[in-house]
Amino acid sequence: MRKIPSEPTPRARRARRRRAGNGVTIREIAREAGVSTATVSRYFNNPERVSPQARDKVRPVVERYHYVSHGLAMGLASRRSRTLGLVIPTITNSIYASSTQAVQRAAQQAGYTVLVGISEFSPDEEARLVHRLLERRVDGLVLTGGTRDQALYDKITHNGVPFVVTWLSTRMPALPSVSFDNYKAATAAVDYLLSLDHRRIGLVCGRSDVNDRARERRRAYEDCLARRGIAVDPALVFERDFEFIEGRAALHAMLAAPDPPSAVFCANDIQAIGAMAECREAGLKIPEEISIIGFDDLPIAQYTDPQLTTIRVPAAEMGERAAEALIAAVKGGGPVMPLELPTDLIIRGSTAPYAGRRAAAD
Amino acid sequence: MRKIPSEPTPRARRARRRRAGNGVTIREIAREAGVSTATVSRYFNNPERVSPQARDKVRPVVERYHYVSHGLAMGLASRRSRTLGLVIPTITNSIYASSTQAVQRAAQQAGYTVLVGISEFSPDEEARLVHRLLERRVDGLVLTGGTRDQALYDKITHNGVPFVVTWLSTRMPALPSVSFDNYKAATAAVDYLLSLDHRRIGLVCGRSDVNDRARERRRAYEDCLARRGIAVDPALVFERDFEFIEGRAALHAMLAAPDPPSAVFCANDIQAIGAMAECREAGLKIPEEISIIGFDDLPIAQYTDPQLTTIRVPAAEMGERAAEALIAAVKGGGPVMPLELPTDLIIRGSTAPYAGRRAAAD
DNA sequence: TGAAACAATGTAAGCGATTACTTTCCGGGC
DNA sequence: GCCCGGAAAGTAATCGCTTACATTGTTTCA
Repeated sequence: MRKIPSEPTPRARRARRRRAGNGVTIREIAREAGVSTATVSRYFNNPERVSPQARDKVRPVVERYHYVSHGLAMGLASRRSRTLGLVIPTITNSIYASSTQAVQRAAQQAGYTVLVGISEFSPDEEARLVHRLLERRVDGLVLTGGTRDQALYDKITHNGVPFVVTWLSTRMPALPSVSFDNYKAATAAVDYLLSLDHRRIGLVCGRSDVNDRARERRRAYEDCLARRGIAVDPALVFERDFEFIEGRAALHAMLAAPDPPSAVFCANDIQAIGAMAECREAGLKIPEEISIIGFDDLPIAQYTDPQLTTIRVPAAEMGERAAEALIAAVKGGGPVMPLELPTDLIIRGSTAPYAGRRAAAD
Repeated sequence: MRKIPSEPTPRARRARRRRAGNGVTIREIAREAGVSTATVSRYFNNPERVSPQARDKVRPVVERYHYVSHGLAMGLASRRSRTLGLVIPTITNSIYASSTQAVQRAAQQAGYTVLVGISEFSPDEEARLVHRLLERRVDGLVLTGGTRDQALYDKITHNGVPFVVTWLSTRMPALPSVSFDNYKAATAAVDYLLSLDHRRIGLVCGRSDVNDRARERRRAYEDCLARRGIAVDPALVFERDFEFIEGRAALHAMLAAPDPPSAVFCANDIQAIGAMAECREAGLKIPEEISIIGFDDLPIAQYTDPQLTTIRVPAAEMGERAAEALIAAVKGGGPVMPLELPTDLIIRGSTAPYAGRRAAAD
């Protein structure tokens, strides 16, 4: 709602004062070096396209001014931010810390910086973080776990950002992922206990209603028992948060049952350590009187007494591979291929063959 | 080196084809809504400066197109990236994970995103990361520890970026910091052992030549003993990496000494847990025969048997306060005020009064 | 009643790079 | 001597926003 601007458009406007803008720009470097901005830009991004003479003119100027290029402008003009986004539920759990650190390392090595978002297990917060990372124009996105609305995937795809999902339990729709098979891994744990002749086997697990990894591990437990014709006893199955205290509480309940287990599969090392603490409290010898097996192989699993038998999860490798795959996709434009990494059964001191039924104390 | 462009400068050049540029821009939103780009911009950044009628015109269009604003362009134009940088040596050590997560949480709440760099304790890598973060035009920077060249501080300052140092041992030059006093904290630990009548006290510490926090803790140990007129016995002092195995090795050596200690101050919980493992191995009862005190109060300190007496360090609070202070500085332009947070002595089961000299087994 | 103050909106000049095109310079091949 | 091709360097048009100013319509107040 404005008329044609009065004839002589005030061009004196040009006289805008420079804002505080400290920091030299590529233009000043160019002027000082006696070349064009294009040459300076090439000097940084395609040195081989610049003659040695020109390089010798630019280099000293860049150094003299301690030139720091403007990443936002670069990103805007080149439409590549050289930034990767990572959304993770938490990093205080050291298993996620490992994969996060691995993502970081791989990204840093390839010249990428990582924008990290921590969702604290909240889907809403995760969605908000993804939006923020898309705004920041990350070149690629690493997601954690497979429980989220299709709409979020659509949004990411719609923005043309490649992504890869880590810590994905299998059985999920075909997503670009770098992960391991929770079902297989948990099967290895339970089968190992069965192979030691245990038949009363307890389960301490994460909440399978909100955590797809927990769900897969529980499913594996049930299937293993079923294959041996053993009925699942609800009194031996506990779903709790992945906390020390929860593992302890679960064991407390189990040991009070009429027919307590001779072995327990804990779907997480922290819970397993809680379980061991409770057994010790109850006067049970590990592994002579009860076997405990964990999941994750946290560093701490080696520091317990006895050391914890557990399933090693390829956390660091997963992060590394995810970042690499993503960077390859960013550069090459190709899709990310799903990748499944192996897990290992690490046998240590907390498990032993079934030694017959204890004298019933109860 | 180019002549005056031939008379009719090809203005047909305008016909540049649009690149793949998926993603609607603010201009299209504006056109569609029948307002100017300025109004749309205000709609997002200063809604109160836009009339309700205009808001009602813009909102539906924004939603219909699932508009995601372009953070790089925003940052370039407004010269605020709404991004904070964090450089940390590692996050696999859960004490750093806590402070990192706290920084994240505070930043996210204030609408900032965090660019994380992991230096793996390398000063060179740290310098490289800082450069990268400055390029990305972070609005503020959180650094960890106080061991770095003045030149790096100069570079940050020169780029006009406010910063704050966490995990700074005291006795450092006046830097904007949010930290706690390592010397005081360690003094509390050693004094506590002394108050239990221990006089032969060992020290297991980080490497004081590369880690200023370790240095302060060692200095506190030495001063405490000196105040009581106790000479420091080099046979009881070990500087090792902050690892389980190192704590174990240190205790192995100490216990083999002619006059072994009745108490040990480990400047890190992981080392303390290693120390406990070694004592157990050697058949020593904790705390009856030897007292162990740690430092950090990692979650794991509660899971050991006995539970570990230690010094609680305000890791999370430090991260939170650092981020908040930085954001305040970014907004207000004021300087960051140094802040010192308190530490606590957490008395648990791994320490007890001196019970007289053990029968010399050696 | 008119001037001043204010509120809402529009215009368009950047922000600091990148990069598609152009131009210039040189060396060969015929 | 002339034409062609390739290498090196320059020109200037974006990239998608923000925001200083300008403009216009409304109050408010003396």
